[in-house]
Amino acid sequence: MTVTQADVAARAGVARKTVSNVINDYPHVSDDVRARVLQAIEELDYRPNHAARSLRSGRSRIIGLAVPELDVSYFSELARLVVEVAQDHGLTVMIMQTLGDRDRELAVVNGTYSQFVEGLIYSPVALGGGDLEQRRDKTPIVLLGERSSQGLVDHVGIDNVAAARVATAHLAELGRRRIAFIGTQHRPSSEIARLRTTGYREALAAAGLEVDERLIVPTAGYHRKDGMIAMQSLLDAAGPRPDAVFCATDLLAQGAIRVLLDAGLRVPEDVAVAGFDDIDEGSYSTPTLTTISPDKRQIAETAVARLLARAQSKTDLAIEDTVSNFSLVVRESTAGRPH
Amino acid sequence: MTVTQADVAARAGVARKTVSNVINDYPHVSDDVRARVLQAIEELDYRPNHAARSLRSGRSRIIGLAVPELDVSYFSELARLVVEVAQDHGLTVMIMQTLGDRDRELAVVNGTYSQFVEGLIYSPVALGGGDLEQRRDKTPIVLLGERSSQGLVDHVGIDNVAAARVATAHLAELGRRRIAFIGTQHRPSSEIARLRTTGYREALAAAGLEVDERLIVPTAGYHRKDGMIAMQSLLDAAGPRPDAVFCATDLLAQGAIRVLLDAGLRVPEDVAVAGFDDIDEGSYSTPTLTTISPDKRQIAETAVARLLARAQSKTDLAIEDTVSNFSLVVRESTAGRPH
DNA sequence: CACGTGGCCTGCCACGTGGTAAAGACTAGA
DNA sequence: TCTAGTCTTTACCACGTGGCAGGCCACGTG
Repeated sequence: MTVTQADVAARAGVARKTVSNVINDYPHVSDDVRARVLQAIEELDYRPNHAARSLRSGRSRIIGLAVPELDVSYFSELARLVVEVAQDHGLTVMIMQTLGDRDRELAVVNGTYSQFVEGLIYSPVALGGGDLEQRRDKTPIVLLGERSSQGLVDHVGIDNVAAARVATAHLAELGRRRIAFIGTQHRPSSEIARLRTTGYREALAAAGLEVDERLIVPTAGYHRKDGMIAMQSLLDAAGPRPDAVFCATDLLAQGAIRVLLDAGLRVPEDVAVAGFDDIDEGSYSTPTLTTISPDKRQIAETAVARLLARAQSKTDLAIEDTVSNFSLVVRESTAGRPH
Repeated sequence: MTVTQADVAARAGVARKTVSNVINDYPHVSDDVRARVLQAIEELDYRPNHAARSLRSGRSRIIGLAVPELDVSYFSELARLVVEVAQDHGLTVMIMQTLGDRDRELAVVNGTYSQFVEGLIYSPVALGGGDLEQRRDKTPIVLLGERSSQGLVDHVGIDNVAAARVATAHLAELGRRRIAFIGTQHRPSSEIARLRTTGYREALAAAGLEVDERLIVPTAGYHRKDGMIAMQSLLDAAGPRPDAVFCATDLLAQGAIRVLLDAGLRVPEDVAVAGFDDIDEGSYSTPTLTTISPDKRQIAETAVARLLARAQSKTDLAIEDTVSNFSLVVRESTAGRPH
C-alpha cells in the first residue's frame, strides 16, 4: 500500500530511525548508509507522510491566507506573491475565502484551521475591534490592510491616509476643483474606507478646497458595480458635475469610468479618475488608470517573514505594525494620452 | 497547552473514546452524555487535531487546486468557484501555483502533496502526453482545460474547437473578411491553442473565407503583453490590415485592443475583437469584450464532484471526459455601442 | 429465575513520524 | 593491549485520533 520509512529501512537494511535521520539531514550518518537509504527511497518512491510528520513535530510548514474574494485582482495578485514568497521559505499556502462573511471570518480567526496551519495572514472585512480581543486561539496572525484592532496582532499595510492624500493632491494639482470621493462606507468596521476618506479630506483642505459632502459617495462594496452605481448617482445629482473622482479601489474606478464614458464624458478631459491598488489591468484599460500602488511584494514578504518569526520564536514577540511603501502611478485617466 | 479529547473526556467524566464517538456522530450515545461532552468541548474550546485525524483515518478533507497563475482572472475566478463548491462539500482547498513551470507541475502531479490532499484539480500547462503516463502516484486527479493525455485521468472542459468556431463565425457573420487569430502556440504541449486554432480554421472554411497564415499569430503566453506584441506585429506587417481578431484568451484581447486604440483605430468599427474566457473585467472595459463564456461554475462543480466520487469509491471508476457548456457573449468589441 | 438481546460506553491498538538517549563501532593515545 | 573519546546507528516512546471488539447494564421473554 503506502510506502513508509519502515519499507525503506527494510530495503536499505538499516533501522527505521536511520531513514528518518537521513531524511532530516541528521549530520552523523555515514556516506554509505546515506547512499543506500536514498537509493531505497528512490526505488520505492517513498514520500513522507505529512499528517504523521505534522502530528509528531507539531509543525506543518503550511500557512493560511484568508482573503475576502479570490477573484478580486488586488487579492489574487497578493495571493500570488504570498504563495511565491512562502515557497521561497519552504512553506505551502492554504488559501481561504471569507467572502467578507462575518461567520467565516470568525471561524478563520478563531482557529478552525489552526490545527494544520502554522500561522495566518488575514485580510479582514467584517471583523472589528472587539472580535480579535476575544480570540482564544494562539496561532500567529498577521493582519493585512485593515488594522481592525490595534496592538493585538501584527499588522502590515501602507499609510492609507497619506496615500489618499497623495492621490487627491495629484487631482488638485491638475487644477481640478470639484473632486469627488467614491467608496466611503457606512459600516463602522471599515477602517480602510475611513482612512482613505480622511486623506481625501486632508488633501482638499491643504489645497484650499472646500469639502462638499455631496461629493463623498458611500458604496456597498468595492466592486466595479458599486463604482457604477456611485458614479451614476453623482451624475444624476443636482448641481455642477465633479471634474475629478478619487475612488477607494481600482475596481470602483473602472466602474466609474465606464459610466462616465457611457454618459459621453471624456476621461480625463471632463472628469479625471484615480483609483487605488494598482491592479494589473489598470495598465491596459482604456484609459489606463492612475492609481496608488502599494508595494505588494513588500507586503507579502513582510507578512510571511513576520509569521515565520513568530512561529519559530518561543518567547512572545512584541506586536509590530509595519508600514509598507506605496507610490502614485500617474496614467491616462488623470494625465491624458501622452502625445 | 493544546486541548485534546482526553481533556474533554476528563471534564465531562467519560472515556476519551466517548468524546471521539460524540464528535463523529456515533449513533449510540445517550443524550445526557452527548450534552455533557458537547458542553465540555465548548468550555475548553476543544478543536480536533487535523494531523492526528488525518493520520488515523487517512482522510484529510482537503483537495488541491493547481493553476498556473493565481492572478490571471480566468484562474482566480475558477479558484473562487472551486473553493465555494468544495466548501459546500465540507472540503478545504489547498491552492498551488505552478507558474507553468515544468518541474513544479511534475512535482504537483507526482504527489509531492499527495499525503495531505485527497484529490487534485489540475490545470496543466507544461506537461504533455507522456508525463501523466509515468505517474506512479495514485491520488485522484481531474484535469481542467488542456486534456494533456487521453484516457488516463478524468477531464473537465468545454469543446474548444466548437467554441472557437462559434466565435470566429460570429466575426464572419458581421461581414468581416480578414479575420486574424492571436494566440497559437509553438509549444507542442499546448493542446488548447491547437484546438482553438482548429476551430478558427474550420469557421473560416465554413464561411468560405481563405485562411491567410500570416494572420495566425503565435504568442509566448496568454497575457495582455503577449496580445500587445501580437497585435503590433499584425499592424506592422505588410498587406491589408485585418478587420477582425479572434484572441485565444480575454487577456490577449485586452492587449490587442489597447494596441489598436493606441494606433488610432476604432474597435469594433475598424477592427472587431473577440476573446475567450469571459473574465469579469470584460463586462466593464471600454469597449466591453465579446467573448466565449465557459460555464465555470459547472466546471468547478463537475471537477469537485468527480474527485469526491473517486476518493470515496473503493473500486476503480471508469475515466470520464466531461464536456461543459459554453456560450458566446456578444458585447461592444464586435457589436459596437448599442444606441 | 435464567437467558438472550440490544443499547451504551470503554479499553486496546495502530496510523507514520521525530525526539531523546543509550548502545554499538571505531579511532587514537598511552 | 587497554581506555577514553568520538562517530554512527539503534531502541523506545509519544504525538492525538478513529476502528474494532468486548464489557456492562437494563430490559423483555420463555
